[in-house]
Amino acid sequence: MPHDHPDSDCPGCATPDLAFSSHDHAHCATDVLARAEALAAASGARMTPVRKRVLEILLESHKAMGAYDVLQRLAADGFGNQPPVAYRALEFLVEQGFAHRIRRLNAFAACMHPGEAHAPAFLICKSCDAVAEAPAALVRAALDKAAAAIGFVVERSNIEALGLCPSCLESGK
Amino acid sequence: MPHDHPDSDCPGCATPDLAFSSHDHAHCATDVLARAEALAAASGARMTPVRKRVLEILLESHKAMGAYDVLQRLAADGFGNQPPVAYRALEFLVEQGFAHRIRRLNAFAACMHPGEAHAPAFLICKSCDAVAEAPAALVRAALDKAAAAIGFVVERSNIEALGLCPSCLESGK
DNA sequence: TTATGTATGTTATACTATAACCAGTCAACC
DNA sequence: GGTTGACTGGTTATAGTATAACATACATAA
Ligand SMILES: [Zn+2]
Ligand SMILES: [Zn+2]
Ligand SMILES: [Zn+2]
Ligand SMILES: [Zn+2]
Repeated sequence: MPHDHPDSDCPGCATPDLAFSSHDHAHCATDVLARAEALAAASGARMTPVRKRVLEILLESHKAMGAYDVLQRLAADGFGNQPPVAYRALEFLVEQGFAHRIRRLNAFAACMHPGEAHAPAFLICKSCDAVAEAPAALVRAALDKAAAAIGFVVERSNIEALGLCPSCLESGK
Repeated sequence: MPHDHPDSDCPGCATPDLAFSSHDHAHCATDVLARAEALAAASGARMTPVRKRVLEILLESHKAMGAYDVLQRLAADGFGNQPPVAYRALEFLVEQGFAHRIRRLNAFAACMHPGEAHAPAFLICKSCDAVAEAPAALVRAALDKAAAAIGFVVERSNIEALGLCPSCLESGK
């Protein structure tokens, strides 16, 4: 999944998904944030302070966060401390494709591939709670086919897997 | 998906999934219920009155029901009227494979194929709310493969699709 | 029979999400 | 400049989903 980037050494350009590997996450996060801001500017979507802050909070780790966890952080930063503040910002980010909703966890995770058309499968490590996006074009193709076999037309779908990430597998958790 | 059945004309034996087709649903429901009870008896799982009643309630239609809707029905039938009563029975049914949890809807649906090893994809019609189970072996194979590509091992997964069922497509909803 | 585990019921509470209303901001328009 | 209208964020209040913890009843088995 290549992306425009000033830094030719950007690890995000080299590896498919860093969520489960140790990596320069500060770079990872600022890079994704910058891309999201550029996309917002280009499309006219307004990346206001709350919205940006929520994305920053989600980008602090590769884990999914509940809306109330996000809210607590927002309140600590001087923003509103009522649920709609968090939910509205999260809704915006999801609409813009800057975050994903993980239904299995009732939680939200920053999208690591903003701007790239993708409808990923989510891989949730049950040991370390990290969430990665896996390219799911083939999975969705198979799903569309299975649905078509009984005459059903898929519009949207969510594909979420629970299991063990490579790191946790290796360390025997 | 064939199953043991005294009636050789059983529509469940002929068609893959009736959820979206008009059919003799009374037969459909009593058949599935009977199979579930037989399985429970065989495995030693206790199909108590509440549990059986919950399954009957879920089997009244091919839609998913929220726990509180189920609870209301239970209360009307003289069972307890507190959330754990419904949640516990639903949890039992899910564990036994007699019902499925549809995370996208925060709801539960009776399994139409009890006893048959299956990890279906759920097809949710956004127009009529019916839910069908589609065989998802190939979908899961694709998902396992996509996960394996980044070293992730899938343990469980939920695959849920929202769209339009054949009936609603035809009637132009 | 008594002991043991299982199932149901109840109280209370935690967690997740949205409706509805209000005030400030900003840009388009007159 | 002043007004309008769209949008954002703040607040109150409430709806909806789920579980913890404890008490009671009931089955089965030693
Ligand atoms: Zn990272
Ligand atoms: Zn892990
Ligand atoms: Zn039926
Ligand atoms: Zn339909």
